[in-house]
Amino acid sequence: MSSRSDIAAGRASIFDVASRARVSPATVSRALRGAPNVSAATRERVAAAARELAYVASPAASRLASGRTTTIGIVVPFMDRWFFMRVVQGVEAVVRAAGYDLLLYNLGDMTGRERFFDRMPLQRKVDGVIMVDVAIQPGEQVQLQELGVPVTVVGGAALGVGTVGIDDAEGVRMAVRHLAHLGHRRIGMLCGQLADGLARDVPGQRRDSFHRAVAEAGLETSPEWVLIEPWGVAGGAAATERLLCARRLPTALLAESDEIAFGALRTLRLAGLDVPGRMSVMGFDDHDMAGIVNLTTIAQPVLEQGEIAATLLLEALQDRADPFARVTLPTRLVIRGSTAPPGSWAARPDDTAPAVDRATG
Amino acid sequence: MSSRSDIAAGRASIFDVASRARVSPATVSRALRGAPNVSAATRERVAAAARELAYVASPAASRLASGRTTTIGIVVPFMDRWFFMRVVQGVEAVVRAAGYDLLLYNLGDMTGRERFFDRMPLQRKVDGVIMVDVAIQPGEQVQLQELGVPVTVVGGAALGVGTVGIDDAEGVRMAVRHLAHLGHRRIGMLCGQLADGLARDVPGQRRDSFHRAVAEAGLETSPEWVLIEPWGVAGGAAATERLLCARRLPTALLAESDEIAFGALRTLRLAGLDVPGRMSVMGFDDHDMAGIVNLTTIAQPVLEQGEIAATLLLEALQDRADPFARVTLPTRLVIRGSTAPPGSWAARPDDTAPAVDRATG
DNA sequence: GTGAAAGCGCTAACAA
DNA sequence: TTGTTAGCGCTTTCAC
Repeated sequence: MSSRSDIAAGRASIFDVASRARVSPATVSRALRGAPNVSAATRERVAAAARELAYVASPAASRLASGRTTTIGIVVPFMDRWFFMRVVQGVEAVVRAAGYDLLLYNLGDMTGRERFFDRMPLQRKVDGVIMVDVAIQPGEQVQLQELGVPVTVVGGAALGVGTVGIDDAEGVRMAVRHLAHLGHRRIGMLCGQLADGLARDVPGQRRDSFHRAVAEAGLETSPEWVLIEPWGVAGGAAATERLLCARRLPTALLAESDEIAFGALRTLRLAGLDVPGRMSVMGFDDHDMAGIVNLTTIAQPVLEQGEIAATLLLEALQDRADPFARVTLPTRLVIRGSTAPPGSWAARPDDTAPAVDRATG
Repeated sequence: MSSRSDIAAGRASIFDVASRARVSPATVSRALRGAPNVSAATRERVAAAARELAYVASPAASRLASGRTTTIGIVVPFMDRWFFMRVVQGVEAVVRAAGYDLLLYNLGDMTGRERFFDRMPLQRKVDGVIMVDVAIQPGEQVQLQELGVPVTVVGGAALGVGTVGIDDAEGVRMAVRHLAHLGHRRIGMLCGQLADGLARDVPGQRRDSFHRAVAEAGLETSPEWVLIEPWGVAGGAAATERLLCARRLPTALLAESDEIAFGALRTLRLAGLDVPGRMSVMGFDDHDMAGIVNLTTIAQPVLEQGEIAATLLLEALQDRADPFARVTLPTRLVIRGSTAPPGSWAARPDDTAPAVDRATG
């Protein structure tokens, strides 16, 4: 039983509610959690008592007693990239609506990743976990299993877990085909370095698929046209700078991600190379900002991937679903202004380029 | 004591560790948590036993017994805006390094906000909470206090809590002065609507400061030059479209945020109005993408605000700091290519605008 | 449909 | 420095 002040502070215990409703604590527990075997009248009395005392069950106590945490964990490799936070957003909404809490864990870099798999900080803290685009290594998989909770992966394959993602290979193929249909025979690819050590599935997939798609389409290839630089805008810019030193230039560029494409666009503008007249550029993802810079891209449903992953996980927690389900979502070509047939370029004096593009920012 | 299989599954209890190390459970608890009053030898024996059994203390049990959760909660109004996720990133890093977990809560909209303050879902689940740019209403403040844990606010004022933010008024003043120094006499402002009902402090502050700064600088004003549309790129575009119907145009535009400025840039390009020749444009925040579109802006340290908020909160938890501390971080002008003296515009035929800007994306 | 009682696995006084 | 002893506040059999 709690003191008056505890009760006033909203720290009433289940005993307080029980005595107020003239039932046992067990009944309070059942009533409040919507368990069966409680008469409507009792349920109502308990609810009223709980309301009056502003009773909230101690999460720690019920977790200890029940073994359930009503919390799910989400693990992301980065927090400063649009894609991941968007997935988290989708997950958060679904998880929250189901009455679960969300524990966010950011790997950040290789050290962080090791620490994570080493100490498994989510241990006994969550009922399930969602991992976003981390290629789970064999050893890590063992650790994950030892968590003893269902795992769902977004954007990557893994054994013994549910999976949701897109067909990256197909997306890349769509991009290459679009460019080929426009008449491009020489297509370059801008990739983000994997050197952060955070093994992930998606980047490699896109890269490999590119080679296959180009071969399928019977296009020219050259090692000079595949550039690898650190991931992101700066990397895209750097890769494009390197590209511009090639013996022969491609007429189109596919970037592994929209952010990389943004960097490419910037470099091309600084260089005075008209997009898409002199160079077509495509991104991948359909980033929030892709519309702003008018980037043609392959869109994937990002929020939905988070929502589905969360739904899958939640269902697995209630034994209502295949915990190893695999969901593949469609990608789609979004045409904007950065692609056109090769050579659709009208000469124009440099100094008429908009000032906003001339500066060095 | 646990069964052999429990132990094998990493579910050893503190008793298992105790008997293996030939000490009492209490000593195990002390040793593992680094409490004082444990001899080095004992500490080592316990550590070894724990390691061998892969023992991890049950969070639920220690929370119940100690009353501490080693978890902090972060509440954001939106998850699809760069600023908020960047703050979360800063918070996550600091909190994680201190051995705490992070519970993420997204308000999303007015309904979500009400639900949050109504049910206080963080109740008894966290040792402290960080709220990002939510203007806490009087009633809500009471609820927050009933949480019984320290609260730190980022980007907004609140009573009885720690605060970290920037001087929005000063930032806006810097922007207006920069434009005035360039010779602009007519400056417009693009604002995001507050109609989402999620009362927040920052937007209003920037708006009010604009009027004051313009007055201070003795510039022209017109109600036509202050546009309010839904927040974001689309809103910025819409606001600019409305602006272009004004009797007389300003020569410069200050957007409440970079995202709004992005929308403005797009509309201006579609309209064929040269930036900065015909119209200077400034943003606020220094969004990741501001460099890409070459936007002059007022930068604020975003990650740092998260880091500082987390540090403050953590210190408050250890009674090592003023829980009502107020930290104000500096803003700074970042010159890029979207501002110039008014009228620094060279006429040019429409059809030479880069194709990427001509399309409708 | 409801109650009694035995934990869940720790931490924290207090003793030794 | 270490051990003993009570809880922490629920949930969950198992009776009734």
